[in-house]
Amino acid sequence: MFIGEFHHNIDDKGRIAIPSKYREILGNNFVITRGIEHCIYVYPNDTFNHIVTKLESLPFTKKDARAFTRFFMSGATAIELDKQGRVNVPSPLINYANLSKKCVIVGTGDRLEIWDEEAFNEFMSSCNDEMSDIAENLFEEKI
Amino acid sequence: MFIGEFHHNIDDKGRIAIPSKYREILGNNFVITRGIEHCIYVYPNDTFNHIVTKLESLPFTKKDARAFTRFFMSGATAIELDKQGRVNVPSPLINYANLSKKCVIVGTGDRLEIWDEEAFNEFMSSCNDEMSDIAENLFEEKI
DNA sequence: TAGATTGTGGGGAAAAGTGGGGGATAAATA
DNA sequence: TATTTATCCCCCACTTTTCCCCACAATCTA
Repeated sequence: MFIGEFHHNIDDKGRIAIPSKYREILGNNFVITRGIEHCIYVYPNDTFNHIVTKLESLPFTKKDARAFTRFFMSGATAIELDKQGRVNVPSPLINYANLSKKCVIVGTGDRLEIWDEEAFNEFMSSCNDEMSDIAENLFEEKI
Repeated sequence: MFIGEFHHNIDDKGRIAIPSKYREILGNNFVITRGIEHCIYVYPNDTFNHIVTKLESLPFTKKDARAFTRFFMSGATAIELDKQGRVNVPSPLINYANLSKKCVIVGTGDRLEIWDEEAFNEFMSSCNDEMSDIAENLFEEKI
């Protein structure tokens, strides 16, 4: 399970180090892709394949299915870590997530997310106030 | 499985290089045809044949079936890669997809899509904002 | 404080993409 | 039918990008 928050830099060549703690779980081969709030999702292969299977069950004749599949699959890249434990992030993803230098890597249970530091701070502070409302509607019964 | 996004140029002769990563999957012979959002679909032969079988099961007495089959089949061209790994795109398809120079080739699971770069950017940015909503309604249960 | 682990940066070889020239084949016209 | 014109491919060469390796810096640990 992925938990925690790490601050790393992405260099000029688009490389960013995966925290060693996460490498133990991910291994050397995994998948990264576009995430919904302009961040990058990092999935172990199994988890990614599971989502792909679900997406492939949707017909390409449906507009929303095409859009989301395109969004999710076109952003995807099979990663093999280099010997220093870094990911080479493809430039479309760097642009999408607006990564410049300072990045945040956070664990969210079944995946990691890579954020531009500034964007992450903004997102967090923007929903800190709403968190009470957000939580309100998550479950109907006691969890 | 086709994933990822590549930016290549189509030259004056209508040739565009297929990313080497995809060539491994496609081989030298495959099919391209009109895609739904004014892009070009690229299918391995097997996948294309499968879709054709599905289309042939639709009755030609239905107007929509006739229209879609005509759209899909009339655009189709059997491709043989040249020795540099490039496709010669027929001019009707170049016109249909509005290809000028900069193109984007994206993997969307079972096929590739070739887009004019500008058109692709517009499409993506137009649905970036909605992606959250689109994702919201794709599945009812946990996937 | 010494050693190991983790993160950062850069240089160089190999691969991939791009563009243009030329020859063969097919089509068009007189 | 002969000549011209156009089209299609193949080949070569250049440029750009990617990947792999090495080296250093910073941090943590014993």
